[in-house]
Amino acid sequence: MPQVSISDAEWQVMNVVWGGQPLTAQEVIGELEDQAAWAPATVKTMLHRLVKKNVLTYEPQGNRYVYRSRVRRSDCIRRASRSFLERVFGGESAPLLAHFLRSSKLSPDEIADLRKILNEQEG
Amino acid sequence: MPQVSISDAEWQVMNVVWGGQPLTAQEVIGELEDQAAWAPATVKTMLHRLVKKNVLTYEPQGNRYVYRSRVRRSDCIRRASRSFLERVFGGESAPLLAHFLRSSKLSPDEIADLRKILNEQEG
DNA sequence: TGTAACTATTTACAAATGTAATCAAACTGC
DNA sequence: GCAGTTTGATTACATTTGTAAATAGTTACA
Repeated sequence: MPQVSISDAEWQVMNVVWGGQPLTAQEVIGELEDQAAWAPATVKTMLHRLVKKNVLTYEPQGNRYVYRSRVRRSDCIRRASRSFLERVFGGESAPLLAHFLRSSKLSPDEIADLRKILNEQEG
Repeated sequence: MPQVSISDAEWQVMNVVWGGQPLTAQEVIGELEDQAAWAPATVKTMLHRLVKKNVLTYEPQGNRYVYRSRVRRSDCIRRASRSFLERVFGGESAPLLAHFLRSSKLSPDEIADLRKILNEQEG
């Protein structure tokens, strides 16, 4: 059930959760303190909304709650990517790829990997 | 002044406008009739909001108004792409590229073009 | 020249989002 | 055992977004 959409700010929270799987609210708040300038209450709101959206679950662990994602990151990435491709590039993958290839600075290793993927796509 | 952000639905309108540059509201509505199932009033709202956001201008042409974009599509694409990269892929281009390369079906020509860009990136 | 048709402007309104404060429950140290 | 502190739950509120109806102004046909 990968249903509702994850908002911009919610993605930041999810990225943290996916990064360390079962996390307490406090841990999430700690991680985000650097990245986003959010009040702790704001992060809590995000967590609650994500629970309501069925994107997160929380269970008591000892005396605290820990949050865990119910959806795989890869699924969310797939959905968000499809939507972005549609909206901004009218569904055309090639221009999207050209854009990101041009605007990214890639290491030789990364270039090699991408080339390999391209080769696979060809077969 | 490429400032405020363009919402999801607004992108659909902008894509039409960029497609045919000076367009009347009616023309935009006509184009979108197929793609989106919007009431004409909805499209008008979009156009007005985009004007308010300084993304579109409109000038009288004959007895009707025509709408024209004030921002280049490429600029908007750049902004939206950067934001997407940041939000969904944590700013890492290589995984983004890998994802889209894998999930797209590309024609041989497109593959050749992309390979060429990769080569340029290397030099 | 009155009225219908069209076009543009204003107003509407619920849901989602960003951003948080407050209240209540529980735990902890004295 | 009580008070302060930590944590979770509830409530708040302005803005943006999606979706459109209503109204006012203008054009055009009869």
